[in-house]
Amino acid sequence: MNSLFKALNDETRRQIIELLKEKDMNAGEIAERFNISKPSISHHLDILRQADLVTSEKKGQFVEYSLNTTILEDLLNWILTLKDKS
Amino acid sequence: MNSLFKALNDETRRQIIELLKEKDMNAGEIAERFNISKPSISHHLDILRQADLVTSEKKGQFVEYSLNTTILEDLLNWILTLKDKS
DNA sequence: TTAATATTTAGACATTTATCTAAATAACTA
DNA sequence: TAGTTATTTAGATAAATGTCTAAATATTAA
Repeated sequence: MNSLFKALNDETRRQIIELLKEKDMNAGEIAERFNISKPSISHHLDILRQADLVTSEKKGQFVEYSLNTTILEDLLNWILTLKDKS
Repeated sequence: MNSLFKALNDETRRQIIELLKEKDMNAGEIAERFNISKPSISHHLDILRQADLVTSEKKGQFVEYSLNTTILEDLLNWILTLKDKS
């Protein structure tokens, strides 16, 4: 859970997640949406990948990123048990 | 959401939340459970309070902390919309 | 093969964060 | 009132983080 919370604890990374919610995008397309250098975006994508929140696939010159929501299941359950005040 | 994600992005604070899930506790009782100084725990509690994840009430000499799960509703919904791939 | 494009890696730097000790504040108790 | 206990505030420090530029790597195209 540690890498997941870490990944979510950044506004830029959350926005990347929202973008990928709509459609898969390559690194350059993602970077275009932000006033942040490409290396920085690449670093954010790496942190999202470490948390398994995104997957990446090389397609020729490009690297396409996709959102992986299955990992959010754990978080969802954690929150639900808190709300249960079990 | 920023202060919420920030508050959750720390193992000690998540453990404090789990403790408070069971029952309300004062600052000293919480601090006893960790190998961390009282000022540090006080600081963690402050961050949790800023995120509105806990509330505090002075009871005589003591300050009692309670978990506030209503704030998790937003997080829950955010996660659910991601999973919807809307 | 050479040049252009896409992405990541490396290294530097400023800011934030988690921690500590010492001191301050507040509230009981003798 | 003085002393004790509970908690927070202040200030310091080491480590982590987000950002940048420059360079490296990989792929496509001429």
